[in-house]
Amino acid sequence: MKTVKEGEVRKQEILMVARELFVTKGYDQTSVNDILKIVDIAKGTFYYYFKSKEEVLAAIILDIVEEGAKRAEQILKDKSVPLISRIMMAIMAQSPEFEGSEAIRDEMHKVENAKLEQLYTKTMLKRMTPLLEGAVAEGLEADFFHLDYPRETVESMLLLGHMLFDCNIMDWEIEEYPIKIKGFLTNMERMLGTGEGELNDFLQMFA
Amino acid sequence: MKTVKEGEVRKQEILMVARELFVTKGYDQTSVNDILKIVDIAKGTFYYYFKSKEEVLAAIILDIVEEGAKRAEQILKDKSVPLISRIMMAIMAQSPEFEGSEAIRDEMHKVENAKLEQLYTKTMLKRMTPLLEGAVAEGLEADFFHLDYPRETVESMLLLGHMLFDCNIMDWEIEEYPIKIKGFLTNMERMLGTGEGELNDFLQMFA
DNA sequence: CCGTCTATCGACCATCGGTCGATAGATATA
DNA sequence: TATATCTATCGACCGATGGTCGATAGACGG
Repeated sequence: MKTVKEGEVRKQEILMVARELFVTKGYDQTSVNDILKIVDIAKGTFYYYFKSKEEVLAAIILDIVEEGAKRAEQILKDKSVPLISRIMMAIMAQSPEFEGSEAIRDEMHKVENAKLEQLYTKTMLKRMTPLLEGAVAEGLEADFFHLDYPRETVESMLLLGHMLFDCNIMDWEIEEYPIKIKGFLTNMERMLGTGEGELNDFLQMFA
Repeated sequence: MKTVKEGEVRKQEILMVARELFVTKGYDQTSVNDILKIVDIAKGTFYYYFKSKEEVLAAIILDIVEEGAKRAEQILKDKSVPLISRIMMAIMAQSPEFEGSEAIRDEMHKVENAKLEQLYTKTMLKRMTPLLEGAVAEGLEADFFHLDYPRETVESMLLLGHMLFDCNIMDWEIEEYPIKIKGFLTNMERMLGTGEGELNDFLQMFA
């Protein structure tokens, strides 16, 4: 009748199931009852671990952002890759679609998931800006980059990288993506004030 | 007992009240009953005109976007202003805060209003991209601008103009805004490939 | 005066997020 | 072993919400 588990285990179960549901059905469209049914617990148990449905959402977002940040850190510290390529890869690694990882977030960007999306953007920017700021500073010192507003530029790059490719705001055809990516990279180069074409080899990956 | 009005009038009443409420309290936090109470109609009447609460939202967004587009058209056709300034003004005119207009949308960007926000962004981009594409083409012909991806650049400029200043995603202090705007304008100049500093006089407005 | 059509009404519904007191079972106490 | 304590679990219950529907009031043409 009563299945008792250690607290942390239950909590993770709930988070796992909720993430899957939020991401496939949308946050609004997922009821707490949906979660309960799959985890197979009673309502009281859910609210024993989380004080609201929204708190679960926030926890999930934090996980997702942290995973992206970890990927970025990994990428940025590999000094064998040209700096500007590392920066671009770090930005794009926030959208695991491009990484070949299971496309967990494919569904995250539907209009009905706006809450998820917006909370994600805000959290991701907070976490990622310092990382990229460091990388840009490195490029400035080495005289690779020439720009006056490093932080603002980093914010813009992150925002664009996310919105342009991570979001159903742009309903592009598949065949449009190469040119969209080219355009994006070109503009990033210009913002950073590096020589045009620096990213050409990096670009091959998407041609 | 029964107050009968012509269909279109009722519809506009509902839209007006709903807009005010969505924008001040948030979409999720505004119940259909809240609207009914103010318009002073029964539930059936509301659902006689709109098939869902969300349909009302979509209609309102469309209005807001159209108003912004009208302002942009007005601005863009004033040939007495330098082209690049017109473009920037058109972008910023999408955020009426900067226009001195009553800040209807100040509240639009809270996290709880994500749905409103996202739908707006998508609709606005669809409507505004062609307008700005025309302006950029004009600058290309006149050899003012130098860029290879006009459409993609326009999309990026609109997205940034909206997200950076129109959105609570960035929780900046008031005193940070001048530098944020400077950074934004600088990057826009670079994307368009115009001479650096072209926007300096335009910039005075925000210093 | 009658029939028709349209706009309006409000009772009703399923579902939702969230609360709470009861309690089963594990653990500590004696 | 018996008892007290604590923690994780249960599910009935709540008010509010978005949405439905059959009834009907009133305008209008004949």
